[in-house]
Amino acid sequence: MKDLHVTKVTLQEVAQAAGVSRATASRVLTSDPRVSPGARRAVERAASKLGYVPNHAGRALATGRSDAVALVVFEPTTLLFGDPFFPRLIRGLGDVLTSRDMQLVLLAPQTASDSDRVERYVAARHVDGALLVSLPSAHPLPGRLASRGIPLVIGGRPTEADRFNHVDVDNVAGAARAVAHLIAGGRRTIATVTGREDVPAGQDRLRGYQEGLTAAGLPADDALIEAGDFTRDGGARAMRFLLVKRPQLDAVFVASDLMAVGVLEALHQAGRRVPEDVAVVGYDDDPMAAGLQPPLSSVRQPIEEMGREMARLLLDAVHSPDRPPRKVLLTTRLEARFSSAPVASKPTGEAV
Amino acid sequence: MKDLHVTKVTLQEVAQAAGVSRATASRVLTSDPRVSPGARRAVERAASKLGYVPNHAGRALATGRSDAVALVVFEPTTLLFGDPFFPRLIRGLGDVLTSRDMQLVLLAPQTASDSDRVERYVAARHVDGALLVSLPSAHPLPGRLASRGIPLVIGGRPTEADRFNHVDVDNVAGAARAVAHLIAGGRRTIATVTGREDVPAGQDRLRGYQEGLTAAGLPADDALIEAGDFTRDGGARAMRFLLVKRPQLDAVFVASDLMAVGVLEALHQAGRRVPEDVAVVGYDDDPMAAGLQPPLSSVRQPIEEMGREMARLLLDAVHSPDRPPRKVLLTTRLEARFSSAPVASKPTGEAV
DNA sequence: CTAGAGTGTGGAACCGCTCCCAATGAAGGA
DNA sequence: TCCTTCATTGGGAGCGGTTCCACACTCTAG
Repeated sequence: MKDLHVTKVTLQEVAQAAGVSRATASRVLTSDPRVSPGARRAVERAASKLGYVPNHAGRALATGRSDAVALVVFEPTTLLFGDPFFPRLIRGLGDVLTSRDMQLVLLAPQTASDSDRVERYVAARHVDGALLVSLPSAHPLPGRLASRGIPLVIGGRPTEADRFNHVDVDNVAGAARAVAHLIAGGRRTIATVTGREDVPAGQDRLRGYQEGLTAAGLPADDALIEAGDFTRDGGARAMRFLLVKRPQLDAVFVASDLMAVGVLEALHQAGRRVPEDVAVVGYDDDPMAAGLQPPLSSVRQPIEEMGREMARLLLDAVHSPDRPPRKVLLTTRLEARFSSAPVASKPTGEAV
Repeated sequence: MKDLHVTKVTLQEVAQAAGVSRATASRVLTSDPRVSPGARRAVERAASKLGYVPNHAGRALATGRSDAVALVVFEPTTLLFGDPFFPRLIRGLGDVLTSRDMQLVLLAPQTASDSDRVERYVAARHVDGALLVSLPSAHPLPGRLASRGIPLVIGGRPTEADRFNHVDVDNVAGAARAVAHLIAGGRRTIATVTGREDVPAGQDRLRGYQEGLTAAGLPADDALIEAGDFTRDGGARAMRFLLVKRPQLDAVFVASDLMAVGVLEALHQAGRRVPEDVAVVGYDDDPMAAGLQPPLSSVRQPIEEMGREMARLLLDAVHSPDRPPRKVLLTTRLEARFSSAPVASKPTGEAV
């Protein structure tokens, strides 16, 4: 119960208590092998007895490193929380970072001045490097930080893709795979509800949709493409438009599960059955997807893996600052559920 | 596009470029008034031309402060995100902290070893103080940190309430108010679904429920009290028990909105109409509450205000470390919706 | 028995910044 | 005109670590 050390303990005091020099004490605490077993034991004992914790600022100043990295999320806080993407990403990051005893500092700039603050924070070497996610396209921050020589990894596809380290999910392949799945299930008139056009992931998923059709020799039809905005209502609205433009459609690929909820609602209201009349595949494999009515097929992204890969890339960049930028592309997996069951059992008029 | 300063700029270089000493340059950058206008301008110009940003470690070492505080959240990451409590809290904290140019570092220890890591992190003076929320009761961390002289503010009611600064919501009054509202609506047999017993907030809400009954002269009845566990399913289960034990109940006060969802389901399955047969009031005023069927009455907590107050308290503690612990109690507001409409318009057998 | 090769160790020089303190010069007062 | 007072300024001592370097030993190998 002795909380004697209300005053900070310094290395000097530990060294003194252990009867060695500051240098030797430091060696023990940084796991330098060049210390005799006796001295080592003495220092360790003294340190634990005094409750010594190395002062961060002192160490950082001496080593030039801070053992922390920033996760910069460009997204309204409300969206940040509530989106299952982030806990998964953070778990992945944590897997790698905690094993190296590095701290993760979460920064969520909301305004332009916040963004400046982030730049100053990172430039001040508060952290050894930065992870940037959901970066608005053409945002100046990566360039600014890079010009200060700060190690950087971007999650998603940056505007100037080869200037920066980045980890992306293969959205093109994921979307193409979803379309192939629909085609395999006997669908022929496949529409899509896209994401916002300014979001790279949305662009890629649209491209994947188109490639999927082309690969199967199906015609492209612009009237089968309708823009959503990654919201539920946007999805519903887009679906209603599609039903007006192409009533005969028999499948929809939706660029996010949240929009897919709206799509399902719109289909239900229009009296179309899912999957009997229209098959639906979403994207993200949101936890709620499996619980929807009907359970929603969805493209699952390896978010944890993305986090791990981002952390690895960043640590590499911190240790070898001159390495050229690298790019990692991760593959998706299709979770097929009832919403995209094959037309099956009603093959050309077979009697029941 | 000269990114000349890939190498860090130091104060020394700024001073040199401005033709003054390091001391004077430092004064300019710390807004010390004792600098001539000329020197000030020269330094400012040099600093911005060189893209100077003060090195954090250097400054922290010299001042003994880091201009950052930690928010320590003891909750599984998955719960952290997804719970609307946190974005609201963080917004409140941000209001106060950014105005003082302080950074918020989010730490979410999941395991005991994480918790140790947090202790080391904070003890290393990485941050000037710590904000602790959803702290398990009797957790050793606050005591440990306090004994190291680290400024602390706890959100919620800590086990040893007067040892620590804390900001709490008046859960007792909030719950009592909800019960009073039910009574005013003509209800007489009021049950409650409580939270987990080891959570102070849950205990307080139960106490408020009891006080509410007592204040109105209604009898206490233990069979009207059933423990939930803050989950939806737990709420449903508790409600089913209550219906068995006291079929004649005409109102339920539920200690969280999430549990209230389960309660509504259970009531629906049992064929009880809400609010005609049973009135329901929840707690937290979750954003979804207004969207439920029927819209759920709920006790709204001033979370943003709690964040602001916590930040203020912590900043005070950082600046005056010897001030005795303070306690702030915030009041709730009842959002009355249809789920607790008065029995009204069916007075004793009036014909339809 | 001695030169040479390791080991451990301590002294001291930083790392980048703040701030105390003494020094300077100009301005004001006697 | 000389002494104070006041506003600026620079020198230099830390802040708490890490790490280079030289030194003192001990232990082979020649």
